[in-house]
Amino acid sequence: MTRASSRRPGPPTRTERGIPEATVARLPVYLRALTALSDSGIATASSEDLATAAGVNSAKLRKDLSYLGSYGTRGVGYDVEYLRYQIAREIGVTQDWAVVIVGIGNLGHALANYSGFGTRGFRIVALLDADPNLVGERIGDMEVRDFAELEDIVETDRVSIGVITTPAGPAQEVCDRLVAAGVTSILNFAPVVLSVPDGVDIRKVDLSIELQILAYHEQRKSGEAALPQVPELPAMNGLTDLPSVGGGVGA
Amino acid sequence: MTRASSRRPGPPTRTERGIPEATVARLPVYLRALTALSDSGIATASSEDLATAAGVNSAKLRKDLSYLGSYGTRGVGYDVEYLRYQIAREIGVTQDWAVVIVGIGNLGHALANYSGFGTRGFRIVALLDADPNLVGERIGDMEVRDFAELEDIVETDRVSIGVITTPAGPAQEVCDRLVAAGVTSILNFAPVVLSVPDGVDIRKVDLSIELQILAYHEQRKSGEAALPQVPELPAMNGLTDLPSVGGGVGA
DNA sequence: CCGATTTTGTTCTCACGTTCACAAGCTCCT
DNA sequence: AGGAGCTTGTGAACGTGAGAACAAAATCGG
Repeated sequence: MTRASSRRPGPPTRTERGIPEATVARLPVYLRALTALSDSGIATASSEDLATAAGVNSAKLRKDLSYLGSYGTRGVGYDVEYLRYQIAREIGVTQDWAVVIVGIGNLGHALANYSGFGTRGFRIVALLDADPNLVGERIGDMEVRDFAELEDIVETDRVSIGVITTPAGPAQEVCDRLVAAGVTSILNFAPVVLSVPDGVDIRKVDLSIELQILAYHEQRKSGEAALPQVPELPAMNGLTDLPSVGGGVGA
Repeated sequence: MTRASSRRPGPPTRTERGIPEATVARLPVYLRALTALSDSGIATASSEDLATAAGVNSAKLRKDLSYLGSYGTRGVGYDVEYLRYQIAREIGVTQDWAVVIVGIGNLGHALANYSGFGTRGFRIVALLDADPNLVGERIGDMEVRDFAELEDIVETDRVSIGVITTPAGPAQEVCDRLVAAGVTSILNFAPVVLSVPDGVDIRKVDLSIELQILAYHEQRKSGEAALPQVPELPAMNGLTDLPSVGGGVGA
């Protein structure tokens, strides 16, 4: 990074057709909004319309779309079907991706039943669990299979996406197995930080983190100046004579 | 914003004790890492140790913690229990927040059973659904109650957080009812953009969006230069004579 | 008591993301 | 045909976030 001095400020130096990560994260939202408009029989929409439907600001939406190309018509707007197809293609959901779900507890169950599995583009090819009691159980039109079959399934069905819905304990091990089997994208619901080699993408969904973020803002609303006024345990000099604060976070 | 000229660049002008949003989102991760260390009987940890456990870079971790105060000891590190308490207090999970879950389908079921409900700090006080067939069903030690009881429950139990696990259709209506009843933080699992008045915080968890983001990156990995080479339907002049692209995204 | 060593807290710089504002371009009406 | 009126696409300004680097503070050994 010592060549920084010779760089113009310019746009973020997008490599070839690299789309900024923040934009990628919004494309699915636009896709859904377009589908909804399409279902309502609307054929054309302005950036303002779309932005409202997607819950963002119209300038941002236009800039996001501009990374894909010039798919709008000035003075008119965007053709809903056409733009929908272009975004779907850019994301890659015009083809179907094979997905395995590992860990068929409550959450795995729920995801397995998730009809349509979102906006299509994904196909669950296997539900896996290591618990012999669960293997063989039918969920919808699928049957839970033994986790030991993972490697076969990944190879046979060209699985590239794995969903981890195990408890925290076995999650890293499951993750390693998935990666070794050839899965290169992982969606993790287990409350742990998973480590994966370069080249493997990982995303995390964590209920309790989301709740805690809400709690933080909630506290500031109700509290305002009524916070417990810095119970900082003032006598914090050495580390050895610490009062036993802990253990009782929930007490 | 015309007074911008008189401002030094400086740090983000944090108002009083305002913590940057990006930092707030990481605090729960640190909290979990600290709890894990504590459970392992580790009493002191350096920023490097903590950063590894939390999956972030140590400089970032130190900066994040510095927004809370100076809770470390130079040359030594952080006392695990002490720091854990401070973060828990800052987030607001030293007290318990009452939560209602609306929509007891597969996902609502799964969340209701989610033992411990994450890292504690939250208490599910009601499971609600509008479907009379579900009302009365027992889940764990709770019983599904009628959505009509919402207002009573919110008032009685001082509920400030609502979780929406309904289908997309009724989600906005449920959201409005929650807000009207006095709920000021919402965690939305329904695949729609909900609109809420100012002062209400909303966070969204969306499985299919996460999968689509993974698909985008997956496509660039496997595809590289092998992309279907811009099927841009070149004859895109007028909007009226568009070929019927759509309908068949998944076909 | 003093210097060596360790590790925090903070400053500085660069990269990224968002928003404003406007020229370019399209359609429609006269 | 030509001008009025919209709406896109984008350049520029601003704000936020990340990471490198270092000074300040604490411990430890002699």
